[in-house]
Amino acid sequence: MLVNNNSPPNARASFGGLNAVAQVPSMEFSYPKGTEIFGASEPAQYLYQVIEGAVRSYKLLSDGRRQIGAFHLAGDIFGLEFDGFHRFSTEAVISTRLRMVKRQSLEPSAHSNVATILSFLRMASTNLQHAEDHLLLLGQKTALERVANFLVEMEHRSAAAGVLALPMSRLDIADYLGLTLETVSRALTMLKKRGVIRFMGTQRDIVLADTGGLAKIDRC
Amino acid sequence: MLVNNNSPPNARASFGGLNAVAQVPSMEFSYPKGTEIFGASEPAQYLYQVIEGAVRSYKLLSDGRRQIGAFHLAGDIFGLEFDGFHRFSTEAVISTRLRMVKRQSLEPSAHSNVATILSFLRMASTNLQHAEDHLLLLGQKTALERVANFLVEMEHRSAAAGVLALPMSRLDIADYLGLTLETVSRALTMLKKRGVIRFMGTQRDIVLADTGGLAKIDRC
DNA sequence: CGCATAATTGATAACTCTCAACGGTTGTGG
DNA sequence: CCACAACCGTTGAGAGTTATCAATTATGCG
Repeated sequence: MLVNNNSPPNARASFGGLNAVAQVPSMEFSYPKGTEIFGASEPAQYLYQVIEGAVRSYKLLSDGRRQIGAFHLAGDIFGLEFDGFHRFSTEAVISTRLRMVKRQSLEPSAHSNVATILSFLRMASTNLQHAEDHLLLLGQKTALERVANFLVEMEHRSAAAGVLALPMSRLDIADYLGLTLETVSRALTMLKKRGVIRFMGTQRDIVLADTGGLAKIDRC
Repeated sequence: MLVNNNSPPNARASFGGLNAVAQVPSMEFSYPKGTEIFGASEPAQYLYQVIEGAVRSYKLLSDGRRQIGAFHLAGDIFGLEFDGFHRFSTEAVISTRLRMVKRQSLEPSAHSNVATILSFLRMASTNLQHAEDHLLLLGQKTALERVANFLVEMEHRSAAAGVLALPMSRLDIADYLGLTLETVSRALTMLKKRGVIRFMGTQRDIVLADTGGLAKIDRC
């Protein structure tokens, strides 16, 4: 659900990551920190790409337990659903700008354009691969391994090598890793004591002092 | 990797679940209990459908910890990979017959036949949905909730309502649910004591005496 | 029928969670 | 500009769920 009502610029622009898609109408939208982008089980009307900021997608149990399935960072595309309904809720982790494409503007071509469907298939496959790796993490890894894996994953996705500027809180990390925020904090402290990471300024800026050591902790 | 060398009948038959796929050459193959069907990171040469039996697909950590991502039962299709390499290893849980279709026999049409790619997309989407639900289970649910969920899931996929004939061991269930086999056993005992399930004959035949109660334990 | 495998049950340990207190940062308003 | 409030993160103590180790009981296969 759209909680924001900036007047969206209606420029025609290509939809970056979806290189197979021809020029389609897209618009930009800004979401303040913490606001909902869409809710689970809502009809999937748009495809989203993060221009700037970060998004969390998550599921809730009836008693409020939350599992974050993924973080979407600059460049990432999310919100594509095969059956037309979202299976996750999504929120802006920090102030975030999104590019949006109406699903309908892709659909017509989707039935004729093989390249477009193939790019959907590629996206689904990428998401599937991430989910499968995360199953292994959640089902088998220790707290320290999970946190180490998280840092490695975030570095992999960050522009700058060796330095992380995490947009999300310890609670977000915890709900992503199936831990509590205290356990995440203790794991980070442990990694700091072992000398594989260092904090810079704020506690969300992390220097990966020993990526080899990190990778070794994150058993594969 | 094919560890079996029955001479495969080379009948032309439609590939059941893939209804959009035209008649393609398929063959049947039998795998004794415990044998490998394919290994992770091998090239994906075939698409598989379970005719009879059960298959587990899993990932391993270097120290042997195993996470089972899915069980494939009669009718299920597995082994489809977008990038051509398997991401899971698979084994026959019990003696299993599979129908196999060469990837190459689908590929040519895949580039021209929209319906075929759409059915691939549908399969990927189904797998993704299952994985996403499993993330929530592994990340947030208690042992009792996981086991209850497992029973509900298995009943949903079984022909007979209310009675389960589980093909897999407690260890398999444990590695699917991110638990130990002892914890699975204790959870089942607990469910039995609460009267929501009963054992019949062997300990793998389970009567769901109170599916409503089960669903209530498996918090959503 | 007997042995190997599978499942249950018990006792104890360990890891992670919960509850709580404290310190630090940020943003806001006087 | 400072003071305060709200939020975030860390740390500690203790509890709890699940894992580990071990023994016993079932089950199934040769």
